[in-house]
Parts: sequence; C-alpha cells; structure tokens
Amino acid sequence: MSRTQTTYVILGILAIHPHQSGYEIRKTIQQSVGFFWGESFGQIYPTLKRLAAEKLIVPSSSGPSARSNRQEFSITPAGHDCLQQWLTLPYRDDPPRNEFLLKLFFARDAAPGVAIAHVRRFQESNRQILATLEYLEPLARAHNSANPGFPYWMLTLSLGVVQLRACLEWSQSTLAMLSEPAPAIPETNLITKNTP
Amino acid sequence: MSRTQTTYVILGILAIHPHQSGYEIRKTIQQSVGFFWGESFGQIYPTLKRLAAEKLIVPSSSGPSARSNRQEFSITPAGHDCLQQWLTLPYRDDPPRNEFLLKLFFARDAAPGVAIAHVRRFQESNRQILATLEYLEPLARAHNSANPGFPYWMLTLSLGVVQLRACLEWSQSTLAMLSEPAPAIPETNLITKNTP
DNA sequence: ACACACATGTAATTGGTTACATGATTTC
DNA sequence: GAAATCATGTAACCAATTACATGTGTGT
Repeated sequence: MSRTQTTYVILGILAIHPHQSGYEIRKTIQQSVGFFWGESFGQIYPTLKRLAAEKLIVPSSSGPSARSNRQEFSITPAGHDCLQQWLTLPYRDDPPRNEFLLKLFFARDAAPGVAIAHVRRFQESNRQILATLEYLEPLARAHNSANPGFPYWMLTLSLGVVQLRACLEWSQSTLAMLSEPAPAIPETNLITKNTP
Repeated sequence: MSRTQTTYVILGILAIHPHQSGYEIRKTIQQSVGFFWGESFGQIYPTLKRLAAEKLIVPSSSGPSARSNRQEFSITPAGHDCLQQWLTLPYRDDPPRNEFLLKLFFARDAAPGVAIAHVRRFQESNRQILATLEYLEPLARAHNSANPGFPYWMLTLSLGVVQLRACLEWSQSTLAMLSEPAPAIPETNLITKNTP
C-alpha cells in the first residue's frame, strides 16, 4: 500500500531488469524514461528500504560477480501484483506547469530581446533532446526488439519525437516572427497608442 | 526577494489587468494561462499577503462599484521591477513527469486492454483541451488584439495547439497499432518465447 | 427558503529536491 | 597516489495541494 510515484517507477524498472542497485536504477531510469521522468537519490534510497520492508522487492545478488559495496534488489511476485494494480488505475495528469510558456506569456513586460532568448534556449534544448532520442532509437531497436515490452517503449519514444518536432517547427516560425522589425500578427492590424 | 513561481504569475496577471481579488486572479489564470499553469487558493492568498507586505502590490479598489467582501490588489512600480527582473532570468525547466507515458512504458506488465484505455483517455483529454483553445482563440483575438501583450499570448496558444495536434495524431496511429490482433512494430519481427 | 457562486483564509500533509556526509573502487 | 566515478544514505528544506472552516451576495 505505498503510493508515491517513485514506488512504481522502481517496481517497473526492476520488473524489466532485476538485480539492480539504487545507483543503477537511477541510471536505468535516465536512459530509458529519462526524457519524461526523473528521480533523485533522496527519493530512491528511502523508497527501496520501504519497498523491501513491504516485501515488494528483495535484496538479491547477480551471481558471484556482484560487488561488495552495493545492494541489489529484485521484484517479488507481490511487487509485481502491486505494479499491475497501479498500471490499471487511471493515470493522473497533474496540472501542467511550464515556466517557459509563462515567461513568454508575460514577455511584453520585459526588454525586447528577452522573449527571443527564451525561445532560442527552448529550441536548443529541444534539438538536443530530439538528437538524443534519435540516436537512442536504433540502438534500442537493435538490442531489445525481442523484449515483449519493446513495442510500448517505442510508443513513448515516438510520442516524444513528434512532440519535439512540433516544438521545433513552432520555435522556428516564432523566432522568425519575433525577429521582424514590427511584430506582425497574422490577420491582425495592431494599433499602437502612439499613433494619432 | 520572493521566489516562488506563484509570486510571478500573480504579478504578471496584475500587470495585465489590475484591481483583481485573489478569487478573480485565479479565474483569470485559468482562463488565460490555464492550459499550461495552475494555482490553488492555498497558494494564492498567502502569496498576496506576502506581496502586499513587500510592497510589490497594494490593496486597491476599482472605483465605487467595488464589492465589500473582497480585497482587490494592483501591482506597484516595485512589483513591476520584480516581474521584469524575473522575466529576464533563464526559465527553469523542471524535470518532466508524465505519468501517462510512464504507465504506457510499463504497459506490457498489465492486462491487454490497459494501454488502450490509457491512450484513449489521453486522446479524449487532448481533444477537449484543443477544442477549448480553438474556441478561445477567435474570442481573444476579437477582444484583445490591440493589447501590446497580445502577440505573446497568441504564441503560447499556438504552441499549445501544435503540440495537441501532434499528440492527437500520435494517439490515432497508436490506437490503430494497439488494436491490431498481433502488435506489429515497423521494421521488427518479434520472436516470442513460445515459438519453438 | 434554498442553492449556488462568490470570497477568504488556515492547517496538515505530501511529495519531492538539495545539500551534506561518507566511504569504496577503478583508472590514470 | 590522485582523481574520478561508483555507491549509499540522511537532514533540512520547499513548494504546493488538499481539506477544512467560515461567511457573504445573488438569483430563483
């Protein structure tokens, strides 16, 4: 009966790939769901303890090659039940908070270049993430395509890709618009206060 | 020297439209930046008090028509300075957390219909938001196109629209894929464990 | 008279990050 | 033997939500 989201990420990751330590779990998260999910150590380690206490995971060892100074875990049948139960529940969509859009919305209260700077950073950041995803995709395909979870992994990836592409197209046209001498809005003739 | 994000939403909203009460501010937020930002009363009222104490806003009245049982506020020059300063700072992009994608990623651990149900809800929710935005847009254009902030408002709106459209296209093709008898992934031949 | 929207606020709780502290192992 | 990375953990803090508590004005 544990309810933090961290719980389920850990269970899900261990369901895919057992015998991982807290440190490894975090790495796996970054490399698999990293573009839409993040976890900090301050969250992972306490959760691992709690999950072990609840018997949803157990300390385990990946054979004689296991290193001494780390503790690996695997998911138990109870843990798997817990994961499945959570999966069937409706996902919660928390109220979105996008500080980039917020600053853009208020941008007329800032100096002229500010909006452009934000959009450029947005563009650059999206470009980078997209590049990472497009680099990762063929690798994932080559290594994991036989895994029964693979189709779902690709779906998340493809949503990421189409969203990023949409953001990049928007960035481009927005930068073009913001760079114009007089900010022109389609189908609108702005009348400034200074015009007599 | 106040730092919560709530601070700046309130300042920004009051910069656009002064003489608003906490209750009204929340409504305005929902109607303008609602699709990418949310605020709760538990956050708004304490923040208003703090901002007033810091002289970034002042209690004000919108003339004799003001109602008795509510307190309106307006932004001060100091508040405007504070807002401007924040606007020039780089936006922070908090680690994204998308529970929908998380459940989809782990969906192979769930019963067959689960993924489809989630995607359908995702589609439905996006459709609804898109409909709202597309309904709002011409209204905003008609009422506020002369406002100097208007071009920026439209930019946030248009990003919302293109993102939502991308999500809807993805939803459609995803549902088609998930509804196929054998989940087929392009360029991949799945080999199940049961095949001898 | 009743219901509903308007309106303000507080307290408890949550879910999480950040910074700190510590030590082992590998690599150069 | 120094530096980097691997590895685990705790304490302090934070932003924000939720639920609760209360009262007013308006429309039917």
